[in-house]
Amino acid sequence: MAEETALPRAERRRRTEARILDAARSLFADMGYERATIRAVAKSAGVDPALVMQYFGSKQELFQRAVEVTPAPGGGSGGGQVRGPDPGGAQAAVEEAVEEAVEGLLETLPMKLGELSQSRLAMLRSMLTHPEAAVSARRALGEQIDRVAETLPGEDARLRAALMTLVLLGVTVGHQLLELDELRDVPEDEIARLLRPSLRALTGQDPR
Amino acid sequence: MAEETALPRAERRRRTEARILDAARSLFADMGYERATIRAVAKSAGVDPALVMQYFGSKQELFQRAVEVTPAPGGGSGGGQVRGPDPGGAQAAVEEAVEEAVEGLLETLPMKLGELSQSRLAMLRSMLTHPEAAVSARRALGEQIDRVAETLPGEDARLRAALMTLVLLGVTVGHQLLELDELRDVPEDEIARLLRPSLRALTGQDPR
DNA sequence: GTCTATACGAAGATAGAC
DNA sequence: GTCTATCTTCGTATAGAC
Repeated sequence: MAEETALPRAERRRRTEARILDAARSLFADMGYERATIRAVAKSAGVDPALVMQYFGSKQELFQRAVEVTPAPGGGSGGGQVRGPDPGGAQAAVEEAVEEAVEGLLETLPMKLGELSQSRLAMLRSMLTHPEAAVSARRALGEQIDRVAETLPGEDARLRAALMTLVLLGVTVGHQLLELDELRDVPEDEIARLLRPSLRALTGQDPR
Repeated sequence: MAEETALPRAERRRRTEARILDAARSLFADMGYERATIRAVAKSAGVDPALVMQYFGSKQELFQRAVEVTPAPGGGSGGGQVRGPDPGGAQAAVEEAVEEAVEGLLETLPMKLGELSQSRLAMLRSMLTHPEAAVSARRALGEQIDRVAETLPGEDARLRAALMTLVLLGVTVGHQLLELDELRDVPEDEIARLLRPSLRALTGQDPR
């Protein structure tokens, strides 16, 4: 009877919201924006459909909230962003930067398998059919392209960076979303191993 | 008043069907299965929605008909399928076969830009969110993987072939479906030129 | 045979009861 | 504050008029 109830209402609300978001992420990732209904999300989260609307206003806002990337959990990859304009411009330095870019890109592979990046899968799943998801996808891909392009020399750095990013996108789509038999049960590092020379070739460095 | 009317009813029907299929292809390619409604298809084709149902039975069947590939128009690429087991097993022969496979794969790029392959775009657009489209996509990708894998040596031929196919898928998705700025107005052969070494690297041939 | 009218179901969103 | 009940819209499919 003290001021300490079993669960503060704010905390209770927070947890319910989290449950709904988890359910939404899962359903959006599994079947895309259109087929994932508010009703199904609510049922999966064990709440009333109207509550979902109450909390998030609309299906679109729920999607946005479910899809926005959660700030990396553990250490954080660091991924691309290595340096600005390289001081000496020595070929070796460029080589090294490019190498880092490739490795950073390859690291995104296992990340995309991780459970917590289900939000990313949700976005990818809907990017071809839901306009808002397409906007998010273009933004996310654009950022990755920017990071990679910074490390590449030459006129067509952005084009090459885009192709490198799309290589990863294609593999991710085939693996995670289409679930092609050929990639079933293939360990991530095996895929990364095969992809590495291919990505290096796209950098334009290391011609032979 | 002879038996020759302006248009034989069969011919008229054929044309109406073709108009509907064209409209359906276009809408499916633009917005995917879910958002492309029967009503919209009918309006675009200038017919009544019920007529669409009359002709095709259901939306799903309409989709199947619209998506099924039309037998190549002009010469036909020939694409992959080059030979069976190579006679001598000489390294040079393998090299040549691999080269052909890469070129055949790259030729699918411009094909995917062509107007008549809008059916392919329709399938790709919906493959992540519509189960039946996913089935079609897996089948189509599987066939391409088969063709490429035949020309590759080694244990992991199918895996490599799958990755090569997915590279093209990623680029196609980014280019045609997401319409990334970075690939806007980039000529096909420029993309092919940059991709070629990358695909070669995936063959496992020509290590250095 | 071709199209109008409509039935049926489901989904998103809202208002009011508890 | 939470949920029941309802409203509106829309898409698929069907039945009946021309």
